[in-house]
Order: sequence, then C-alpha cells, then structure tokens
Amino acid sequence: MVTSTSEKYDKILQAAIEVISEKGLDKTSISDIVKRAGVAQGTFYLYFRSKNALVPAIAENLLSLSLEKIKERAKTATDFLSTLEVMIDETYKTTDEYRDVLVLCYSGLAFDYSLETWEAIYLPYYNWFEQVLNEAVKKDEVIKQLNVKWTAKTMINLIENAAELFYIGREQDVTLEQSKEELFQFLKRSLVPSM
Amino acid sequence: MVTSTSEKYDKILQAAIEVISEKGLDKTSISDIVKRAGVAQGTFYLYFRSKNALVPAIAENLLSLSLEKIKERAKTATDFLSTLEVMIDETYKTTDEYRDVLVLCYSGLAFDYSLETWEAIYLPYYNWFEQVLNEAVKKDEVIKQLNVKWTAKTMINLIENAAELFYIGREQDVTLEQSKEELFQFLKRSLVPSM
Amino acid sequence: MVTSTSEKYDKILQAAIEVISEKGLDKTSISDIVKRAGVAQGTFYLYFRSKNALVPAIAENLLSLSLEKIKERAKTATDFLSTLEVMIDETYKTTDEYRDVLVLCYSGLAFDYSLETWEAIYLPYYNWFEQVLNEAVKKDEVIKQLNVKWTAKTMINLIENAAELFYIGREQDVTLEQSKEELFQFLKRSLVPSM
Amino acid sequence: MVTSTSEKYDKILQAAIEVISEKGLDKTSISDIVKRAGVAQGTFYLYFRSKNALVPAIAENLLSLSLEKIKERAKTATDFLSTLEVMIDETYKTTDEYRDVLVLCYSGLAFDYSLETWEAIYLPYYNWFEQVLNEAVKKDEVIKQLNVKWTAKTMINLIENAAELFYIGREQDVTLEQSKEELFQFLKRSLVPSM
DNA sequence: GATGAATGAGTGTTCATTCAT
DNA sequence: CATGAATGAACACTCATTCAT
Repeated sequence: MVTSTSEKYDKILQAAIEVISEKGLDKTSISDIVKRAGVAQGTFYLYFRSKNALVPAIAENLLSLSLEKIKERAKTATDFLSTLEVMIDETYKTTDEYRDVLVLCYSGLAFDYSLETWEAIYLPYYNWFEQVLNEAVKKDEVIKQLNVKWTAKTMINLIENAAELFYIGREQDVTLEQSKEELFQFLKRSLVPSM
Repeated sequence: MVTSTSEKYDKILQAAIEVISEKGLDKTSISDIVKRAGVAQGTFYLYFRSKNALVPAIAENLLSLSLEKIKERAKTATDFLSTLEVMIDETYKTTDEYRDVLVLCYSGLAFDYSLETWEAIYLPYYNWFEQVLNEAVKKDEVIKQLNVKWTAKTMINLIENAAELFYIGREQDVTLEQSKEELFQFLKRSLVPSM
Repeated sequence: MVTSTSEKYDKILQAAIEVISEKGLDKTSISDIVKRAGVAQGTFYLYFRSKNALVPAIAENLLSLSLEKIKERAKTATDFLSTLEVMIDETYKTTDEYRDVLVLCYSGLAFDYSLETWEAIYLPYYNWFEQVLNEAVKKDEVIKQLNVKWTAKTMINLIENAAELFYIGREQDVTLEQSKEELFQFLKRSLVPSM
Repeated sequence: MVTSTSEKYDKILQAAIEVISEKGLDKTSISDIVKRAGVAQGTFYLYFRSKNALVPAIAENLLSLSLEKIKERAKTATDFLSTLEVMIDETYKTTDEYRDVLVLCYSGLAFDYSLETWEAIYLPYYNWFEQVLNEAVKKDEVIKQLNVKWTAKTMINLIENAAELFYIGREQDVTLEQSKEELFQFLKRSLVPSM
C-alpha cells in the first residue's frame, strides 16, 4: 500500500470517491472517473492497477483520515473513556460523511481482495487501539481479563457497525445522541470495572 | 419478500449459492447458475428480476435457515445466557459453512438495494431476539437500563461480525473456542448484572 | 389474407394496433399485446404465424376500413373530382387517426415481406380506383393519354404520401385545408383537360 | 448531423450498407458489420450511438451522393423540364442501385427517430429544388399559383415513390422508360402552363 | 509521464415461439 | 380452443485495458 501521493493520484482518487458515492461501484466506469478527474483514460492505469484496486485505496484514504483525527483529538483525552468517546464520535462523523463509499470499505471482503490488503489497512488503527487498551489495563481503567488483540479488533468493528446501523440502516428508534450513548454504555459496562 | 417456493425457484437459488460460493458473485454468470440448476436461461428470469436480485434472496434463505435452527435449539435453553450461547454457536456455524456467500449478505448494502429489503429480511430475527431480551429483563437476567430494540440489532450485528472476523478475517491469535468465549464474556459483562 | 374474424383475432389485432401506436413495433413485445388483449401468450399464435405477420394484418385492417369509407362516401359523388376529394379527405383522416401505425404500413416493404402480400392488400383499392379512372376517361372527365394502371397506383401513393408528409413530417408551412387543396389542384391540373 | 468523416467512420458505414443490402437491417448484426469493415466490435460504438443510428447515417450518405450527382448534371440543363428529367433519371438510378437500403431510408420514420433528423437530411435537397422551382416560376416555365415549399417536398417524395414503386413494388405493367416518361408527363401537365 | 483511440472479450437480458395440460 | 410456464437462441452494448504517439 504505497501512498505515493502525486497530484494526479489524488485527483483520480477524489473523483472516484465522488462518483462512486453517487452511482455505486458497479455502475461507475473508469470513463466516469477520469472525466470527473479531468485526466485521460490511460492515466488511470498509471496510478491504479485496475478498477478494483480503487476499493482498498479509498478505504485506506478514509481510514487514515479518520484515524488521524481520532489520534489528534485523543491527545487531549485524559482517560480511557474519553478516548472511547472520541472514537465513537469520530467514527459516526466519518460514516455520516462518506456513508455511500463506506459500505464498500466496511465490506471490502465482498470484493475479492487478499485479506492481507485489509489487514494492512486496518493495522495502524488496530495497533494504536491495542496500545490504548494496554495502557488502560495498566492504569486499571479497564478489566484485566481481556484478550487485548481480539477486543481491539472487535470493538473497532462494533463501533463502525453501530454507526453504519444508525446512518445507513436508518434506525428510527433512536436519535444520534441516544445511539452514541447506548453504544458507549454498552462498551463501558463490558470493559470498565464495576467500581 | 415473497417466499414463493416453487421447485424451480429452489433449484436456481441453491445452484446460485453453490456457484457463487465457488467463484464469487462477479465471476458467476447466469449461464453458470442455470447450467448447475438444470433449467433454461430464460427460466432464471421467471423467478428473479435480475442477477442482483439473487443477493437478498440468498440472504433471506440463509438467515431464515439459521434462525430456524437457533429457535429450535433455544427451546431447550432455560436461561438467557444459554440462549446467547446458542446464538453465538449457531452464527459461527452458519458463517463457517457459507462464509463466501455470507460476505455478500452481511454487506448487502454494497449492492444497491433498498434498505426496506434488508429490514424485511432481518425483521423476524430482530423481533425474536427483542422478545428474548424482554423476557430476560423481566426475569432480571439482564440489566434493566437497555434500549431493547437497539441492543437486539447491535448484538445480532456484533455476533455476525465476530464470526466473520474469525472465519473470514482469519484471526490468527485465537482458537474457535477462545473467540466464541471471548465474545460470550464480552456480551455477558455488558448485559448481566454483576451478581 | 384470410379475414377469419373471430372474437379473439379482433381483440388481439386491436390491442396490437394500440400498443404499437404507443411504443413502436420494435419495442412492442407479444407479451405486451396479449396482456392488453386479455388473452394468453400462446393464443396469439393461434391467430398469427409470427410477430411480423401483424404488419400486413394491421395494414389490411386499416386499408379496408379506409376503402370502405371511401367507397361509401364516393357513392354520392357525381363526378371524378368529387371522388378525388373524398379520397383525399378520407386518406388524411385515416392518417391522422393512425399515424403511428401507418408509417409501418406505408413502408411495409421495409419489413421482409413478399411483395405479393402487399399487392394483395392494395389490390382492391387499386382495382376500385382504376375503375373510377376508366369511367372518368369515358366521360371525358380526365385526359385520355393516361396509363390507367400506373396512374392509379401512383396517385394512391401520392395521396398517402402527402397526408403522411402533413401529419407525420409535420409540415409547418401549410394548414390542413391548404395541404389538401394544394394536393387536389396538383392532381387536377395533371389529369383534367384544361377546358 | 455531423459528417465527421474519419476513415473508420466511412469503412463502417460502407460495410453497413453492403451487409444490410444483403440481409436486411433486422438480420444484420453489429458483428456482421464490424467484421466486414475490419474493425473491432467496440469501434462501432465510437462512431455510432446505436445500431439504429445507422439508418439516418446511411440515408444522409446516399441522399447527399444522389443530390451531388443531380446538381452536377443539372448544371448543363438549360430549362426546368431538363432539370426535372435529370432528377427523375438520377432518382431511378439511385433507387436501382440501393433499392434494399433505400426502403429503410424512405421509410425512416418507421424507426423511432426524431423528425428533426430527417428534416435535416432532406433539407439541402428541398432547398435546392425550391430554388429551382422559384427560378422556373420567374422564367414562366411553370405556373405561378404554386406553394413552392409544399410542391418541392411533394414532388421529391413523388419521384422517390414512383421509382420505389417501379423497382421495389415491381410494377409489371410498364417498362423503365415508360415509367419515367409517365411520371415526367404527369408532373409536366401539373406544372407547366398549357402553352 | 500523459494521452485517448482502439480493442474485443464477455454477459445480462429479452422475447418469439413451443407444448404439455 | 386456450393456456402460460418453460425454453434457449440471439445480440446489442459495455468497459476495463492496452499501446502507439
């Protein structure tokens, strides 16, 4: 996953995100994308091996943006629960903004990519959150009997899913605040010592 | 979602599940499916509006099968946690058996279907589990301060995701038993009163 | 061209005229027609050998209707020019009412039918008008140096074409009355002795 | 109607005229055409929006060829009747050479094209002949009481129809010379002052 | 690097037609 | 006569990809 960021690469990637948001991956043609990006048909293939190669690239782009923001805001968080709040809030925000492209990314495996690709994309996020959990364990902010690796992955997935459920599945039973709060409490109960 | 179960419909659906399991949706042609099903090309379109219409149909088929089994086994469960165990166990089993088709279904929204379709498919499962949760609340088996609707949806999603993570994401850090146990404890801590 | 007029035959033919008027021949499927006619798919083939067989059938239907009316009204015409006026008027009327189907019929040969079919359809019209012309010659109402057969065919074609030009080609330069009058004078000048 | 004449465009168009002449439009597949033209399947769609888009393109091609020749030969014509003779002769020739494709073109409206398309194709022919008629009026070669626009259109149509009737409808009653002569006299009587 | 004309394999879908009931 | 489920051949069209410039 080389993030060779040239001007054209970015143009194409952003155009792809836009067009796919509007039409869905299937109905989006390379022709649509290059037209929007303002480059030639062949130029696409200077930056992406194939149409399908877009999906992980988009995912990486969005996920690293999102992680960036989370890390930034988490700097000011003094305890684990504040960090958790930041993660939830930021994940909901990203999901709201990119909901149409995110269904692609969250379900990337529905497109025949090697797991390695996706592991690689999520690794920085997983690693960072494992670290957060480990520190929380040390500080007795969360219970000790956790498989940290499993918990990190599962929680990240759960948060993404809850957001997806809210924005895309359009739960009509709860408000945004209620959804986030319910999720927060759900996780807190599971992780934080009763007293 | 009319479950008009004619002989041909079933033949085609089962053939589709088989072929898609082997080749993935993209690389599966209608021709592949009808050949396997032993019907004519045009017959497919008597039962499915389009190729994409297969996805919700498959999802409904698998989910209702799975729910059937869960309900059956849950009959013998005396308390909430036993029921939870059954759900987890059965979800992992289904995911194992149909992993390649399930990525399609779990990520159904990546294909341009109306949410209504998916809501309708999941509704029986959601409804059943809401009922289970409500009874558990009554019996003080789980905490009272739950938004039952939200919790039902989220838990079902979480269990599916954990199974997907294990089988498809191929977690290498935990065994099957560990994964299920970790999940069980995670949910138990969040739902069951401390003592 | 057997005009075996059964109830279903008529239903199907009328339905065909309606649907083809709306969607054009190409985009009209047998399925559309039988649905409109309220009969079963297979029933169509009890009355028509194929989809293409509809075109001459429609043509015959419309042309014989039109000829019927012309003959009826021509009975009261005392001279050749009155008869000509009736032909023009009635042809314009039919063209107006069935313009969308008539393009099919007027250009029937664009569909691979044997000329014999079309000759047969037009024969009664040609024959009747030849007779009219012959009588007019006898009565010195038209010039003598005419090839009657050629003139009959050509005039019928010309009248149909002028009507088509007016209604379908949507001439914007003349009114309905002007178009008919211009045509009438055009033919009169060519056929009627100067004094 | 952009006559972007690139090499490939011409190759495809000529191939289409040939194949359609042999098999008719319906039974001609794009595959037939591109094989004959020696280009790839997809190349067809770089130059024609669809299969049906061939029809006006062919019509324009043939009509402009025909008009070219008429204009050329008409240069030497000293009076209106000579010009008329040229038109008739050339129209019969074109109809003879391209009879199978011309039925398509003469009946273009049977294919769902906008009238504008056909108006545009015929416009140069109409315009040229209107001019011819106007000059003839000035020179007292034809009668004054003509609606020139209507007459131009109608005469062009009539000539085309007479030729079609002769070659395609296979009149068996007259020879080529007789048919042309009959037509010429028919028009002459209608247009030229008696003395 | 950038272009965009050309490629041609690949496939979903339609629909006229048949035939067992 | 009537039905309508089943057929399966046939095809227009798309589009990811390449490559000469």
